[in-house]
Amino acid sequence: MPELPEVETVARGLHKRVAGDTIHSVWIGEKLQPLKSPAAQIVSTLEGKRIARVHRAGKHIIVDLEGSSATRKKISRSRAGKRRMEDGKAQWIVHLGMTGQLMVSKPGSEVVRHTHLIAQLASGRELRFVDPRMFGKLSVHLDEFDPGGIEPLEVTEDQFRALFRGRKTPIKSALLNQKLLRGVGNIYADESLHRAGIRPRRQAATLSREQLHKLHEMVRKVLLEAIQAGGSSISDYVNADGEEGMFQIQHRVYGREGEPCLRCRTPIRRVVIAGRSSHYCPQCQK
DNA sequence: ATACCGACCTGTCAGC
DNA sequence: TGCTGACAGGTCGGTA
Repeated sequence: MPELPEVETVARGLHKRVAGDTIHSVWIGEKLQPLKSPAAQIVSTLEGKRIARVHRAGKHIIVDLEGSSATRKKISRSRAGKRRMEDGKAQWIVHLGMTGQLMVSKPGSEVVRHTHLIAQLASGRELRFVDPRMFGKLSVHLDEFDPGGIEPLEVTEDQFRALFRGRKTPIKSALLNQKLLRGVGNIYADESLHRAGIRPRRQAATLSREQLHKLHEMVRKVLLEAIQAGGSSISDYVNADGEEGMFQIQHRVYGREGEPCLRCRTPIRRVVIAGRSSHYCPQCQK
């Protein structure tokens, strides 16, 4: 579900609302699928921590945690030798998968089906993770989390060209490969390729310098416009406040099979590449 | 190493 | 009304 713009929107919303708050206690549901770290480890890492910052890397939400001031005082008073704990820094990583939601709720509000984690905050609010399909993943890390790949909003044109050099895979598949660029998913791959005038099946290595220049530009442009619009809501994506994004109305190919290309009126075609629906204009994209 | 393909899950919607 | 199949923003592991 959520690609870079949706995850960015959620992370920004969460940061604005819960940074500075402290996680009081954590409840985790029975279903174990969404956990990459053991439940007990997630609970013990989160509880008592202050949320310093919420940000994004690729499609991962990163919650920076640090020991609460109360804990800090207690530890430094009791044991000078255990100063490592004093820092108490950790990261809580949330991947939303296809249908995951991380949102701030009022404590009394109804706990919807498929709620897998509830973190009670000192302010009285709750941070909840809901995920019907359970493709999402939760984990905690004591060292800096690195998902690999390059941020598409930071990649230089030289780096971008190098990513695809010698790759025989379809450019669409390469754009979806998170080890190369992190954060581009099915919607934004299709939208970027349409704007760059490149067919999704084109072998990455055969793209001209000019086409790569254009693609680099369009990936960036599409992602920025989507962030501006608060992401794309197809069926169940909502931001941290439970609001839908608006970028779906600006989609030029994704989900528009059979409808006219907005540039040349040719019907948009849908094919399957690497198991994913891929939409393109047979006239505009070469 | 590289590249498809099914599997992982639940929910929704179109068609019969 | 209800059944069936296709499909859904993502990623992983097995297989060629």
